[in-house]
Amino acid sequence: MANEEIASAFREIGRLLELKGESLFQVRAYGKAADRLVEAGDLAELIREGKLTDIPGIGKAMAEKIGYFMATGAIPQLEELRREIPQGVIDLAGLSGLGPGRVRKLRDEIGVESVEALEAAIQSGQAADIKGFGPKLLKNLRSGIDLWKRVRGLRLHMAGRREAEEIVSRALESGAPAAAPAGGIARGMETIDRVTVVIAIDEPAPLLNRLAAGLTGTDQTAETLCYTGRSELPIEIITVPPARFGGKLLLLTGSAAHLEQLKPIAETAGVELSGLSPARGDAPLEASNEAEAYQALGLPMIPPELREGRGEIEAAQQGRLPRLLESPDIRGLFHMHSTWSDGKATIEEMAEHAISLGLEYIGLADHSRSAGYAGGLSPDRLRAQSEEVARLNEKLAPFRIFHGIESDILAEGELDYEDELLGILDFVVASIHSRFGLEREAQTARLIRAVQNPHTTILGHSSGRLLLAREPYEFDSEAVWDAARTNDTVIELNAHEKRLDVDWRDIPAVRERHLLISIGPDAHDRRGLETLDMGIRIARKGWLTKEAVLNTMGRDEVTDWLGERKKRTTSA
DNA sequence: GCCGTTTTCGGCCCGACTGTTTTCAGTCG
Repeated sequence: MANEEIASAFREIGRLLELKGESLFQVRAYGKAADRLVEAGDLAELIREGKLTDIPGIGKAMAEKIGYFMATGAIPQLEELRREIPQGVIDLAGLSGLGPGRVRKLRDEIGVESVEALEAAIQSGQAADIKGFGPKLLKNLRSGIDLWKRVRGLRLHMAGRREAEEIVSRALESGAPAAAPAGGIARGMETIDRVTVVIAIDEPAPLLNRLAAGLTGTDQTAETLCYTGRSELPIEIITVPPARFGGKLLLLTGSAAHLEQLKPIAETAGVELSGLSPARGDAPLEASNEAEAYQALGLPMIPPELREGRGEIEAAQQGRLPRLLESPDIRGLFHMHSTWSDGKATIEEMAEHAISLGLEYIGLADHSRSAGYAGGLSPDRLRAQSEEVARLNEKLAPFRIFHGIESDILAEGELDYEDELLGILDFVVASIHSRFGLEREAQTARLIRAVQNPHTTILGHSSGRLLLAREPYEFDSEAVWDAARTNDTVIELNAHEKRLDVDWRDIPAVRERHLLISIGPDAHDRRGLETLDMGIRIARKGWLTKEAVLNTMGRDEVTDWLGERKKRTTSA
């Protein structure tokens, strides 16, 4: 916990120093230190033993800050930087096309210190006077501002989920018989605007008081507690008597469309769905869990991820709800990075962690040579890595590491190594990391060429979207999925928090199991493996069953499958 | 700010793209 907190403080220091214009090497030093801290052991113990500086990237100055934080919970330098650099400036730096250099120009030359001020300065023509701010940049900034306005107040799912889970476990530890997140978190939405937690408890006051202790700006009633969480999301904690827990959760979880469609069905069953709680006549509906609540409406339990009013109610009535993918179905993962490129953990550490999660195999896919910024592997290093993987496979058997690469898709859709070298690998994830701005036709042709390459096993994070920060790139997805299907290329559902992909339910080939999906954690450290959970939620949201997912194959099945593909590649 | 060493400071990861400018600064992955 402390590791995470200090790492995030160091990252923030790095970002703020960059905005101040400090040396990029100093900025990077904080980033590196943060990475190492996440993978480091118990900091309190390291401090006692005076071994903090044994961590690579932690020197005298960093060790001092860590010690100070452990003792007081604060880092003075960070507090100072926060005072110096207003939030508006940090927002500015988040706009696409605005880095530290241009943000400094905006501040120094026309005194712009917020997105709103930038918008006004563009409007008035003032921004166009700055050297280097031409018409195209201004146009890009305008669309960046539009995106910023659209996503204001939204946060990534995981930020809210962590807070929700903490509240749930504190409630359960305090003896509440049940507690669960509701709303967008329960439905597996990629981004959310609030955290809602429902707690079943007869005497809420003591628990609410305990949860409110130490918080500021709380708004508390006899049954509820609201405040702004660490993620800056509004948090709503709502307590109900245990007998009404199911009904309340149902009401607070379904989307507006789902609840609207549910109303007439509830009415037929004699249940009123409006108001604060579902009611039967004058009395609140008795249901201690959601399954009982749906049962009272004459329906089977509908998984929260499906409650979007997109056909799930008819499916439930007709008994055709799919048996959605679940975490225990996942037997292995592809697409992970290691310290050989820009990962934070060694191959062995990643493998050991996967073993501890009960997985049978991982697919190692470090960056390819064109990704110089990420330490992409030269042909020689890729061969050397192959030997390392073989050594580890002997050591860790029967666990298996499949040796792959995340190959950049080059300008015209080519992969990043010669065929001969690709031939020594078990699999290839092909991903776009450059030229996001190509015209739709050119981008489509490029992607089709990549997925049709016989060496390509998986198309990585295919939308190019960065949630809350960047729109996806333009391409004809139908055409690309078709090309992928005919070449047996798997489409990755990237579980990396910031790169969740498209709505898979709309792709018939996936539903008909002609196109496999890979849950790719795109993990750069051990913690990245936990984003697997998010990938599963998004898959469930896309109505995916285990048959449509590559990662539900066992180790031997994957070995055979890759072997078959290899035969086809060499004979082609 | 860290590291390594040539003990006192220089090097630290890069290459392409974009939009601007007219030779390059800034951004991005």
